[in-house]
Amino acid sequence: MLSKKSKYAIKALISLAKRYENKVPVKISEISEEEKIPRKFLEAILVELRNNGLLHSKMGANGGYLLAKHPEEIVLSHIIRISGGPIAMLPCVSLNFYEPCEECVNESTCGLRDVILEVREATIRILSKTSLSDILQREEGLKKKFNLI
Amino acid sequence: MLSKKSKYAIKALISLAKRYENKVPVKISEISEEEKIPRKFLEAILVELRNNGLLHSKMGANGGYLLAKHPEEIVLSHIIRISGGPIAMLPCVSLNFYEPCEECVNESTCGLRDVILEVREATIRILSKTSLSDILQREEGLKKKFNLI
DNA sequence: AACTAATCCTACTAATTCAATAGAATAAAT
DNA sequence: ATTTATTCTATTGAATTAGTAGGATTAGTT
Repeated sequence: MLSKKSKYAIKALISLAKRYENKVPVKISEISEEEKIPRKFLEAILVELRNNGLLHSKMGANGGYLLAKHPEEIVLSHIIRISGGPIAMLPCVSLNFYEPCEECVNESTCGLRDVILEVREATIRILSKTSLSDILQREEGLKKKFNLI
Repeated sequence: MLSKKSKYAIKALISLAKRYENKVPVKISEISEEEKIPRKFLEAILVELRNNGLLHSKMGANGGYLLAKHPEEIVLSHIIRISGGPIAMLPCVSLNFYEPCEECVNESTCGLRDVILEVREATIRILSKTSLSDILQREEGLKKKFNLI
C-alpha cells in the first residue's frame, strides 16, 4: 500500500504539472485546497520533494512552488521513493530499502523471494515509465471515454 | 509491503507443502522452530488459515496441521488476502479492500488510479498463478543454479 | 479414569509507523 | 514597515502491526 504521504506527493505534482506552462509559482495553500490535502502535511511533503530536486521554490510574497523539470521527466517510481514508500513487497527484494529477512537461511535460494522479485520488476516497469505527462494524458483519455468533455 | 503476518503465513504453508505427501499432522511448534516464527503469533495465523479453508487441523495429542488442498491449488494471492494484506497499492483499486479516496472528485477519470490499476493487474497476474508447488520448484531450480545440490 | 500433549479461544499489551499540528524564523515584494 | 509566503524544529495523536498470556477444550495413552 502506498502511504498517504506518497499519494499526496503524486497528486500535488500532478496539480503542478497542469500549470507547468504558466511558469508562475503556485502557493501551498492553493494546492492544499484544490487537492484537499492537509495544509501543514503538504508543506512538509513539498519541502522534501524540493530537497530531492523535483521542485523549485520561491520564498516570500508571490512565492510558491514550480516543477524543477518537464512533466515528462518526472516519473512515478522516483516520486514514490522520495516520499518514503518502498515499492517492493518484501524488504529483501527492495533496491532502495533493502533488508534481509532475519529468519531466512539462504536468501539466494528462497522461492518466495524469487516470486516477489518478479512482482517488483513488473511493478517498476510500469511505474518508471509513467511520467506526470502520461498521467495527464490518461485523464484526458478517460474523460473522453466517459463523455465528460 | 507485505506484513510479517502474511510472510509468516506463506512460509508456514510452504513448510507444510514440503511434507504434504506424509499425510501426518505437523505441530505448530515444529513449524515455529523451523521457520523461526514466534510461536504464539504463528498459532493465530494458522487458525485463520484453517478458518479460511487452507488448512485442516487435528486437536489433541499427535495433533497439528495439514494442508487442506494439494499444494498446486494454493496460490499466493489467496494466502495474502486471507492473512489480511491488500495487494493493490491504493484502496481505490482494491477488489477486496476497496475504499474511495475522500479527496477524489471523480474516481473513474483519475489518471493515477488508472496507472495503479495496471500495476495491480500485473501483480495479481503473477501472484494468482503462483502456487506452493511452484515455489518449491523455484527453490529446487535456485539450488541447482547455485550448485548447492 | 487420570495424564499428557496438542489445538483453540479471549483478551491484552507493546512497539512501531503514519499522519498531522504548532509556532516561531526567514525571505521577498510593495 | 507590513504583508505574504516558505522554512525549520519539535511535538503530538492516531492507527496499525506484532507479539504475549493464560486458561479451555480435545484426543490419544497408559
